[in-house]
Amino acid sequence: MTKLTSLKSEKRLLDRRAADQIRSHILEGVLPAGERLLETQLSEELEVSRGTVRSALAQLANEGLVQQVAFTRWEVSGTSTVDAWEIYTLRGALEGLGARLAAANVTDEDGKRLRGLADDLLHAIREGRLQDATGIDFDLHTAIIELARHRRLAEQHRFIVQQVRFHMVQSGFLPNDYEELIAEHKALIEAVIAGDADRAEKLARNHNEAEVKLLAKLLKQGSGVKRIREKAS
Amino acid sequence: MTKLTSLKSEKRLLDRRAADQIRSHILEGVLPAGERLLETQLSEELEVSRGTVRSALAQLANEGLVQQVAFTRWEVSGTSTVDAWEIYTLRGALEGLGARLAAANVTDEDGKRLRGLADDLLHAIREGRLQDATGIDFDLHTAIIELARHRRLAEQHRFIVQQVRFHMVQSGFLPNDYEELIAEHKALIEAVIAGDADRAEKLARNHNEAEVKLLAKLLKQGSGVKRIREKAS
DNA sequence: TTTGGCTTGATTGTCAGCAATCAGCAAACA
DNA sequence: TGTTTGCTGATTGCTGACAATCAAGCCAAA
Repeated sequence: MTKLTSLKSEKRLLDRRAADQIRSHILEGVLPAGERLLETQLSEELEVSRGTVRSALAQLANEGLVQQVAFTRWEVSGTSTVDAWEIYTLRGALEGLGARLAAANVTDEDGKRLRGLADDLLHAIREGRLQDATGIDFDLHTAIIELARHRRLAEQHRFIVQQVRFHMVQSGFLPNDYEELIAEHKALIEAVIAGDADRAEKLARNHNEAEVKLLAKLLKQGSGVKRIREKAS
Repeated sequence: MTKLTSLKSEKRLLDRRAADQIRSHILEGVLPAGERLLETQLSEELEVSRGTVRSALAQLANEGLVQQVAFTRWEVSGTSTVDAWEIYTLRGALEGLGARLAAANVTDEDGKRLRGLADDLLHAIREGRLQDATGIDFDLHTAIIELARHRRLAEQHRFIVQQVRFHMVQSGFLPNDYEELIAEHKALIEAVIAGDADRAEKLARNHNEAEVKLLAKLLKQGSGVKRIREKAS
């Protein structure tokens, strides 16, 4: 476990920076789901007061990464099948709206940028740098959302993507058909660039459809509480 | 012996209750947009410490009702035309998803409940109780969202609806055709009850369309930056 | 008159300590 | 042996005091 380092040097607000550190530890899987978080221990490691840690934890709770049991404990959120279904369905709706709006705003320069990212993604996959690939994948989706010029949407999307990443870390989930992934991204980007709002929205929503259907099926089988574990390399 | 009910609701945490009070003051228009909020003053009025007030304000900031300027001030959020556009477009996407999912889950009992609410709405409007009518309107939409059985969606929807109400209070906005409002609700409810997911989603999204178009037009005219109201003596 | 730095009062950010609450254990009891 | 009850250590909730930061006004120099 990489040690949490002191915050006493930088400039942003202390509680934000504390949240940043804890958040990245969670997203990297250093702090696994269900792990108990002690305010006192965190405040010692981060060299800030307990109040500041509490504020940081409250922020992370709003992002869905930690949960609070009043008077009792904080813990890293677990992601059940139900949670995953919620996350992916919400993601579909948000990215659908984002793609629709992006298609109305896109400029030539934006188009070049998107195609550049798609190229990066292609190369990362071809060269087997799958870690990079998932990063670029998220960047690509975020880039489209930014084109929507919609502050609230961007913020919600950031939280949802965070939870998707968290869920992937926990479940070891990876895409199982990279060729299709590339094709889907390509189609989505071109629809956005072409300004075809309806098609862009539809593609953005379908992008999740496979996962959503799988999850819904698992739920119907009654394994709702169980965690997913399905590795596909 | 009458059944004992859980105390967990009574024993709510102090900062939550502080947030509740401030929130309702904002939503009722007692605290207008742009109004500065002083931690010290609030802590005296609510008879809690400043730390508790800070926690409450942080929650309200997450809900979009107040804004923080670091080291300087808290203030009630103003709702510009851009903000309104963001709120209504997001609402459309969320309620679209909600209606789609609701259509898949709805039972006969749910259907009765929805029709009951629609009846209440009808009577409130016919009898000129417009205040009640808007309340029932929101309840109706929330009832549909609940049918989606989607925790994250429900939470996001709560926040968005709150912001819609806030914007209505600020701008003095009221529906301008109550007959059409009734018809739209009726159609939406029946689509949900019929289990027609596509149609339910479409109707839920169109429900906002008029406002969104109006706002988009205003934005193109360049009046986007203007705030509804700032500064109080 | 304008501009730039300085002072100051007000306000927010952070901290350390006390109070309230809880989970778990062990003794008492049936 | 199983259940209840009271205790205790640990942890979170809340508070009051102190530190850091800012805007706003003042004043002198250009």
